[in-house]
Amino acid sequence: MAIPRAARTQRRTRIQEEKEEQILEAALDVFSVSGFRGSTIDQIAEVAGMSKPNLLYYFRTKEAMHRALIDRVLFTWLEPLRAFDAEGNPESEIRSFIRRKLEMARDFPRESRLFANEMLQGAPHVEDELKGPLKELVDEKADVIRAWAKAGKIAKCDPYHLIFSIWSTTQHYADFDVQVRAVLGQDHAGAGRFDDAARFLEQLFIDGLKVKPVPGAS
Amino acid sequence: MAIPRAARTQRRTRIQEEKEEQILEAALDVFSVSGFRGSTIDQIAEVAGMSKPNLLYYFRTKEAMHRALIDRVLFTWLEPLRAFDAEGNPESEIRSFIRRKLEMARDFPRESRLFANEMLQGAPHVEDELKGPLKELVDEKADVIRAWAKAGKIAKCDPYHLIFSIWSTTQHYADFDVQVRAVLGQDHAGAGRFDDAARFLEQLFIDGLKVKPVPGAS
DNA sequence: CGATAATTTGACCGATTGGTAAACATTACA
DNA sequence: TGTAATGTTTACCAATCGGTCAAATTATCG
Repeated sequence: MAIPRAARTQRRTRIQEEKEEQILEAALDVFSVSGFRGSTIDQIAEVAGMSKPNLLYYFRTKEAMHRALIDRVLFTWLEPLRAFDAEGNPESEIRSFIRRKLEMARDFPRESRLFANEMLQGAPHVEDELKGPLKELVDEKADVIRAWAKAGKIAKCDPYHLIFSIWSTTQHYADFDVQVRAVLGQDHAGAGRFDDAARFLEQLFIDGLKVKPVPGAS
Repeated sequence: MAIPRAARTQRRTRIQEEKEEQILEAALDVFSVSGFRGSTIDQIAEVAGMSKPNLLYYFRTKEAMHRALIDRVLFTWLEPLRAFDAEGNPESEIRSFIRRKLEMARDFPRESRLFANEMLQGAPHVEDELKGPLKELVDEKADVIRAWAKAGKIAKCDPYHLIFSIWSTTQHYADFDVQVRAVLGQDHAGAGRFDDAARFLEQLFIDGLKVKPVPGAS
């Protein structure tokens, strides 16, 4: 007799680890493109190469699968912001934040789209995480940025909107990849577009945040 | 006997205009949140306040509804970029481009999300429009920006990634509205967040694109 | 090996999906 | 006003949806 998943409090077997990994990988494929409502268990089962009841043996509902996927991905996804260091040099910190986020957009576009889909739908499954851990992390980093501005290391600016703008510009290359490719055309849409983007964004943010000479000051 | 929609080549009646308007309005509500796959005709029918077969009298398939909606919205959505004027002053042109896009994010968030959803899913229904009219428009405006840079009116930069970055930062406030609100918290998430965003983005892009003194030059 | 627990599957369920058929209601217009 | 065209609805369809069940298969371990 199969033990219902909910009762499995003990150590997970090798098979469990492998299969759950396999399922979440397939789920990422599907959910990241079609969102929660637009995705079906059958699709995920087919991508995962196993039968639908077999999926449901590991995750009892579609929602449980989605939840597990979000939980697993959220931590990694916030890594670049978490790496933001108050002790470091503002310019190089911002630079490497941009670089890291762009690398994620390049290497983990599905993860980015998963969240984008979730946000578009009003974050029905992650609103708590947004208002809790995410907000706290952003608040913390906003303080860092504010302190830099106060110390005259960067221009005065709203730290929240600065973070938003770095998030949006970098994630754009994952979430709107089709559009970026279409607009750049075949000749410029190669792998180099991430390097071009990095160059542009670093220039924009570094120069845009340089301290401006106060008119009238010596 | 009802004439099938496809055969309706003549002028549209008043009722047709009203009902199609009503349907597309409801469709925008639904599609913009759930995407194409995640939306159902029943949902749209309920929002529109009419029966499902009645919807299908005006739009024979779910796809036809979606297509009509995209067509109608695409033109308006590109207005800010189209308004970009080569003759104008670079600084004020960029400023008003940002402002216009932010106003669209504030006043027409559903339209923004509709496109975002479509992009996330790989633009299966609009790839032609992207590679055609959109690319041409962006190419044209990119030339303008490049000319400005060449004339020394703004800093040298990749015009495509500049446009991408303005698109992404502004649309962020529509597409990721939940996240923005959650992070800003109740106190700062009021209507003022668009003004704050405008201030920040204008500062960022204007200062970031100021011509830099060439080291070594007189 | 044997037996017990863990895993996998085909068949199936009721609900929902996109869409149809045809009867019914309303409108436009001669 | 009459009537033909237009508009609307109820009832329905096959396919697909999320999910269950019990039987069959496989892994684990003494």
